[in-house]
Amino acid sequence: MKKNKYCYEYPRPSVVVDCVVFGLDDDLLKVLLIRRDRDPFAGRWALPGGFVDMDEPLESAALRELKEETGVGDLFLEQLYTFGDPHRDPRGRVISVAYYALVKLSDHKPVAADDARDAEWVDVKQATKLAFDHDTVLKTALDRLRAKVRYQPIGFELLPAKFTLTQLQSLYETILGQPIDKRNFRRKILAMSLLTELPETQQQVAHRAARLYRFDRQRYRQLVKAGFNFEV
Amino acid sequence: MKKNKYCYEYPRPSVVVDCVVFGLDDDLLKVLLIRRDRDPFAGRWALPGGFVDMDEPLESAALRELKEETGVGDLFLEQLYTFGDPHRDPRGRVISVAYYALVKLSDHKPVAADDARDAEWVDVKQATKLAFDHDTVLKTALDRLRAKVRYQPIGFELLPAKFTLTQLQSLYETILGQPIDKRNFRRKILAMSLLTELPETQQQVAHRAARLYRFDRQRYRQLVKAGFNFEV
DNA sequence: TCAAAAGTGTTAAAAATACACCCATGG
DNA sequence: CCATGGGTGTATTTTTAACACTTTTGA
Repeated sequence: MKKNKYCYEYPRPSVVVDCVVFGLDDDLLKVLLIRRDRDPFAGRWALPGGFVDMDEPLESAALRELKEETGVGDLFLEQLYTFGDPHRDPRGRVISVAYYALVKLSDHKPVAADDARDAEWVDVKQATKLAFDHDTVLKTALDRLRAKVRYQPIGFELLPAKFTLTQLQSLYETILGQPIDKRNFRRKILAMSLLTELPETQQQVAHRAARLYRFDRQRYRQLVKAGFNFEV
Repeated sequence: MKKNKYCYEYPRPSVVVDCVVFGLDDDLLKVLLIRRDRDPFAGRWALPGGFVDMDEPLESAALRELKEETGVGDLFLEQLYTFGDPHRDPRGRVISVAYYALVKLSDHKPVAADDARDAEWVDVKQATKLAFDHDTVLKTALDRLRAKVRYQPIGFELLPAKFTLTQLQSLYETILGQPIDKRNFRRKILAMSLLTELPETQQQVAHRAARLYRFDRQRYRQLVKAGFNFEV
């Protein structure tokens, strides 16, 4: 039963957060979507999201929704854009503060059936005809990811803690959508001295096992202070 | 008299837009501020802004506020960030969608006393101790401007339609806060073939009159389509 | 004739690009 | 022994950086 006990002198919009969560599944960039079970847009895929509580910072709201709806825990999270078209939600004025997140899918793969919600990792190329203006939100997030991955070391957020140089290169090729020269790439990345070479190699591969590396976040912070600019 | 006739089942935040308007006054980067005449923060400088109407897109709200409060008309306007700390306004939950704008101060100089409001162009270096979280908003806008001016030709929005290469160079030096080599700068900029050389020179200067140029927006769009990337 | 800013080339160093073969491993 | 991906170096081109003097103009 509705009480409608919150009254104001002027009308107010609702405010929600919506999250574009990216994960890398081999050579596919995927996004976490939720099947809507009620109108509007019942049956359509939508970005996970929900209302912002009155005493809650926006980013906390995004984190809470992610945890509630998807079980996703530690991740890279950044505000994307605020979508406020008066007609973006047919039910009324709903302003959406969108965030995008990067998760290590290797750790979070079995998310799908966690909650009662029907959540699924969908190839970004297949993720169209989403509910509300979520096509636009997703496109904005993709543009941002493609731009940012070139000048900030956020790509590592999509990889497991230990990774091979080929995995890293493949990540950039997938996100940027263009091939990269292997030798030049390795030289450039290693020259930044941001990667720690581990005394381990891949296991159980049917070819020469590749060396594993770890991204050294602390070193990155040091270098940035000294004026270093990451660039791929 | 308050009527409080807008009632909802759950509490809702207020949503405002705030604008960081930059203008270039010779070698000073200035920001448009408004002196608050009422609490909270009475007497303090604040960014121009105001409530978003229920049927109004966010960007329209920003444009409207700018026109109402400052008389500023055509300008570059872009969404900056949404600030939503629950305590950023002592009166209650107010979510601020911030925009930043670039105006040709040469055209808009006499804004100050336009409206009844006490608006003023303030050197960004002097613009501290602002109301609410506006120090943070201003810093975010400055960071964005400094980053974006390097890879998008938005600096021209701060100059008159006709300008000299020295004015352009000085703009970059002011915003980036570092000196630039004159010969290298001119070669690089002219090589982009984004500037139209005009058959005019400066007038009434006590030294050799410099050639005037105009930014060719159409040409820029063509080049971008062909894969060109602006960079200073 | 002086002060003030406009305008103009070259050289050296660094960075980016293009490119092909041998190696180690498990099946 | 073969299929698969791992790993490595050099030469060329392009881009960036450093640097100083002559010209024009109005006061």
